Amino acid sequence: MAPKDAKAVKRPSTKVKPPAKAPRKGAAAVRRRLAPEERRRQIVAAAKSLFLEEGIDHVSMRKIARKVGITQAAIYQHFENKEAILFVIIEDFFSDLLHVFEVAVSQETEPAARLRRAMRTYIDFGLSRTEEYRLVFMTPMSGLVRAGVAIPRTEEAKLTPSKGSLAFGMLDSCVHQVVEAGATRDLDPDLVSEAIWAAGHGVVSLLITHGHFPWTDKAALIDLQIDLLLEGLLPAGSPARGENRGGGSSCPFGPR
Amino acid sequence: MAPKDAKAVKRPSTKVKPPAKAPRKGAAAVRRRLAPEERRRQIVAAAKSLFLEEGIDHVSMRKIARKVGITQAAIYQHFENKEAILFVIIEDFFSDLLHVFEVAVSQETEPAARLRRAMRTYIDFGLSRTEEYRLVFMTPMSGLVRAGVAIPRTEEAKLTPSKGSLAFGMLDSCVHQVVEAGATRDLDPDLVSEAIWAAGHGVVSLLITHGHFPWTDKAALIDLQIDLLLEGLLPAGSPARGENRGGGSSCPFGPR
DNA sequence: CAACTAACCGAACGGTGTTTATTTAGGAGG
DNA sequence: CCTCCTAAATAAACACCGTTCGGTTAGTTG
Repeated sequence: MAPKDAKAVKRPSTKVKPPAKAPRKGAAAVRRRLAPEERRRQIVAAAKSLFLEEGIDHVSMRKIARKVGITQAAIYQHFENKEAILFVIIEDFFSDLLHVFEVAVSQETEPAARLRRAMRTYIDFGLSRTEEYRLVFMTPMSGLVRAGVAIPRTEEAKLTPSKGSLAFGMLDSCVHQVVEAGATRDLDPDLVSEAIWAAGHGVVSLLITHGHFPWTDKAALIDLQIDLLLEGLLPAGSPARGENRGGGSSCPFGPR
Repeated sequence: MAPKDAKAVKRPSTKVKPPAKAPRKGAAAVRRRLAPEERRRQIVAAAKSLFLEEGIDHVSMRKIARKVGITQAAIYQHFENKEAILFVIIEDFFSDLLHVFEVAVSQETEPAARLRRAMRTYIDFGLSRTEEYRLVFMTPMSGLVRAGVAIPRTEEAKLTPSKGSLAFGMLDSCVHQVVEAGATRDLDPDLVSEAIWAAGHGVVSLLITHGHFPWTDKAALIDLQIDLLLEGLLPAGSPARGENRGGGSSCPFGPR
């Protein structure tokens, strides 16, 4: 059918590669070398700022290089590829998430309230850093996630836990406390953690990708989502039913 | 000769432009013209099959064209751009979702069971068509969604509802039936619809992007998620509590 | 001060979506 | 039958993208 044509064409674009003895042409371009760690820092910083200036889709190696003041190729001296840069950004994201989690959880003593606070914190954090959230949780990246960023519960992770593992672990322990306190039906805590994560992620990701959907009331939706989940955990005639409501989002939706 | 073309803007591209008298080079390539609607059909079909063969990221205009047996540029005779092709795929996706919804809902009479069935149907459907799901619900596309695919509740949508609107409307009406039957706490049905959608979406999208996360039990997670949400709707001492459980997924996870 | 390491650059490769001017298939009208 | 004309299809280019490679050179070290 299709000619297919293979690659026989050999791109007749002149070249022929003369010795290219090109000496220093201009006097202006003074090439400044930097310590590798400093360059790495610059590159990551440039990538991050491009991230929230132009969004995840418009971060290119060329733009990063231009922002830093070097050529694209120079980046590869410091990072194996683009994913390696994003990897650092993801690690920082998880690091911040972990910190925010720790602060939030430390402010509540009662297990149920603590879990509620954790869930709200996750949602607010995600909505305040939408571009990074998209990168971390809404983009399937082969090597990245598997590389240890967000794989808790495995033996490997228990030995050298990543920030992602620790962050998930915090949610996990909040749920365990609630379940073990006997305040819920008889449920598998691990499964509950995953369900709560999924529910929170659902709200965050839908609000991010479908921000123009005619939502009835975004803040109320978040409140209700948290509420439904936690109510669903309680046993039939629980006296806690209906308590601990409210506590609206302290985050008026971050950027955008 | 004598083409009416009076403008001859001549893009400032160095010209050079030899007459390019290129005659039929090979004997094989017979240029066949097709009726526009037939070509459109071919292009969409090719795009769809590439979608599930190679995934959303590897569908390019060149690959589509090659599969159809034409050049890239020819596609632009029939579609304004790549998004326009994806648009058709999205419409078909919603059309199928709507149909599946209708069948599912028609098989249940009791409102709560009907809602449970709808939620499970959504999740199973999403997991059976992951690449399209990613395109429709996990990719922010400027013009696309706003173009009327999934914007229910607006006046415009009520006049000429899209398949997406109708699909969401089915979930909406399921929720309304349950709430109006007095089987739940006093909640805004629209808000509940959105929360249930978000929860279902959370499970589907996390399972899609993080399929390698060490999930405790994917099927059990889906069951629990549905369960928590519906339990959370019920009033405090509801006699329905704990009923209507189970009814595990009939879908053993579609492709991949 | 020479030698060496590695940060850096220029140029290219193969890929993407899209646009342009040109060619030509195939139906309609004389 | 034979023109004419519309529009489907083409080839070639444009401006991007991530990545690679060989040569250049800055800055340290022996």
